[in-house]
Amino acid sequence: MRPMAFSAPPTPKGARQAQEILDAALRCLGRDGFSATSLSRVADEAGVSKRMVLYYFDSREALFDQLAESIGERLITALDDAIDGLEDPAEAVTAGFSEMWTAITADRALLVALFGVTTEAVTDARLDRTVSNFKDRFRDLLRKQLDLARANGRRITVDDDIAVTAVLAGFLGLALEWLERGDTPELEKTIGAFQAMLTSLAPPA
Amino acid sequence: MRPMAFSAPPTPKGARQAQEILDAALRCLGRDGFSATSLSRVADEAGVSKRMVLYYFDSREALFDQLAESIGERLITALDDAIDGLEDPAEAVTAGFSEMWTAITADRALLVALFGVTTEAVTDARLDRTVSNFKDRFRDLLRKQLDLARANGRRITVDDDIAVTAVLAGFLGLALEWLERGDTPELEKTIGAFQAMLTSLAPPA
Amino acid sequence: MRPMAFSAPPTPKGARQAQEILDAALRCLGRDGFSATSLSRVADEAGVSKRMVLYYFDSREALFDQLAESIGERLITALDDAIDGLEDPAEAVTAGFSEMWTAITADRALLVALFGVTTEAVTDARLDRTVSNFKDRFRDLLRKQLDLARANGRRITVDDDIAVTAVLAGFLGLALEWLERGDTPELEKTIGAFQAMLTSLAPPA
Amino acid sequence: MRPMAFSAPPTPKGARQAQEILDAALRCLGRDGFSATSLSRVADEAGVSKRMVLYYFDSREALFDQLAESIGERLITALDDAIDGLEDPAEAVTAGFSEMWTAITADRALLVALFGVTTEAVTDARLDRTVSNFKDRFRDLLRKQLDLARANGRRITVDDDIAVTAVLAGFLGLALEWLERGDTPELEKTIGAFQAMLTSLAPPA
DNA sequence: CATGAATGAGCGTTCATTCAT
DNA sequence: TATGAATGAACGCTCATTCAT
Repeated sequence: MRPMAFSAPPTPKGARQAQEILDAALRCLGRDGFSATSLSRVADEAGVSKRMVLYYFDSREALFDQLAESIGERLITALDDAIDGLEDPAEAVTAGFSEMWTAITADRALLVALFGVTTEAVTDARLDRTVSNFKDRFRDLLRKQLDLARANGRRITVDDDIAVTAVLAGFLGLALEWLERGDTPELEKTIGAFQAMLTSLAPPA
Repeated sequence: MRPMAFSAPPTPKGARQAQEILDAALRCLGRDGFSATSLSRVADEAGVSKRMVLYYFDSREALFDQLAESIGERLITALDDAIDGLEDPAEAVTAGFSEMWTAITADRALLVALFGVTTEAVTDARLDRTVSNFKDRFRDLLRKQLDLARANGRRITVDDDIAVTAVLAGFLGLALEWLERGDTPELEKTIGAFQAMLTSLAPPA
Repeated sequence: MRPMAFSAPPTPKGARQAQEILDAALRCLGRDGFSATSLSRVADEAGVSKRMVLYYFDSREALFDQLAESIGERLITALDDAIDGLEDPAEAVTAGFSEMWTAITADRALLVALFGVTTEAVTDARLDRTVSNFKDRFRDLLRKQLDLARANGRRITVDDDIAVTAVLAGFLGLALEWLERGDTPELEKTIGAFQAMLTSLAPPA
Repeated sequence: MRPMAFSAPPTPKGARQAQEILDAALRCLGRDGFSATSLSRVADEAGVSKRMVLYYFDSREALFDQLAESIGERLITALDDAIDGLEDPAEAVTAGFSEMWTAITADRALLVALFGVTTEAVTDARLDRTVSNFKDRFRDLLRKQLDLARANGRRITVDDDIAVTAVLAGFLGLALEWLERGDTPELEKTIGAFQAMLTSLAPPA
């Protein structure tokens, strides 16, 4: 009797509406923050009744879980696209980071929402699973990048685990900085340095 | 008419009680997460009536603001102590990071609370000021470390802004990883690498 | 387009299912009371989907209306049988009441449902018509009993209207008592007295 | 933390408001019937927010329970007054019934509400206790009337239990008739006969 | 200094019903 | 004939906050 939420939209109309609600939730999260994003607000933003939000997503928690998944999907896709778009695979490491950074900072609301959900995930098992899944996919993506670089004659001078963890942590930390302070010169310079460091870890053979 | 919250406790008893409430709030935040930490729960944890929480701290927001300040204070103090405790100032960079990491991961609840508040701060002006203030102090502390290293004959090969931003972002990113996955081997290795990189940026003259 | 509910069941299967739903509703009403008897509960009890209940009976109100009619039918039939079964018509008054009481208290759920519907009928025009109709038939039945008694040489010493109204009110009042307190000695004695009084009102010529 | 509902009004204002809500509920019950009397409707009728209804009365059920108690109180008081007002105690039986009937039919809403609650009580333990309590007090009152009649030289020719049960059942049955059909001639005549019968059961010595 | 009363906002559930196929 | 999807209404619970003392 439940509409299976987002994963299996029962009817075109339902799917459209569920998607609209997710979009609205993302806008709210980006604009108002996690705790200020109430069901009513999302409903108003989406132009549906509050009841409908709970019809498509069983609870506030479930809505955010779906949203986290959706955000993760979008980010991973954006990152994938950014990497795939690289003409010269040899640049994978050099250009990769910059493209990924651009992809990640393209939508502020997305990031705010991601961090809201991430923080909440620390004490919420359900969100944690979703966020973990996203991060795992991120790690996989990074690992593939490393393999690609190697295939292109690069020699990775550090352990893959370290590289992956460092890049992920670096991304998160820098993104958090970006969220709070915006595009400051320091941040820009630091990103450049980070990128340079990464490149130095994967020199051409 | 208002008791000025924590900054100016009217009586010893009041001050004690206010502190107890702050402690309780920290425990709740660490255990239950930001949004699940309601005034009632804090009150129960502190063993006072819900109304009392609002008596000492004018609102939920104010409570968390106070808490953020208190957390920041503790962390900064811990970091300061960690650094001051270094016997050989020449090790400031090498050992500094490791001490600071230990200080930061000493109390998980503190970190959970810090991130909860940080995330919320993205869309909350008041919290933002407090969190910004904490980060500024963190940056100052890092800057002093750099100066200290220079005074001890080290040559810092990167721009101070970059170093400070990178270390802060690195700390945040790694801490977020630690919160979610705990003391994994990857994380440990990455921390080691991070530390090594920092050291390489500040070689002895 | 509508299946005319119970009165004109389209197919044997439909008729059977509609009857099952009515039976289930009666059980629910007897067990859970009027306001706790929801369509879902009836559906569960009948082993059909909630939607089906509304398919056979256009609304909750219509279902209860049908049920009231069905209950009325059953009770009237039971009363008729009870009276018809009297061997000596001269006992019509004496034994009649006792037989009718037995018929009425044979199925508690039936009575609970009847009173539920009756009370609701006070403010519901549709149910009121159905309940009124039932009471009218009850009154007719009582009137016939009086005629029968007269035909058997009894002399009715009170106005028929009074007799009918009194017996009906007596039945209702006693039934309400029975529902709430069960077969208490007081109730039994009172029924005996009521019966004796009725007999005294219709002495043999 | 709960306001103890009606039994112990915390403040004058609260008591007034709680009373207003009870009055509103009575009006709704009398006008719309039991199942159509929602919290919102009561709140609107009382001119308070729905939340307030649940603040003073913990639930819809509790509200009706309180209301039942209040109705019982009023009716018992009205009956008491009716009896106390009798100048010649010797008339207790004769005039008593008529006065009580007048008292009971003075407020239709009261009766509708009483029956709504009574019917619901059949399957609701909480309401049942309240309704039972009311009926017990009614029985006590009737018993006292019998004693009074005896004290005034009447000789009661039937068992007290029977008299009490019969009068109660008679009242209920006739009241139900009155609710459904109003002041019909039959009803009036029947009441007269009922009264006459009662008087015959308690002849002067 | 401390507290209980009062109240608006939010969440999530069940219910009855209509829509669309 | 039968059914799932969609939806407004009601209920009742928690939360944060203000009022009044």
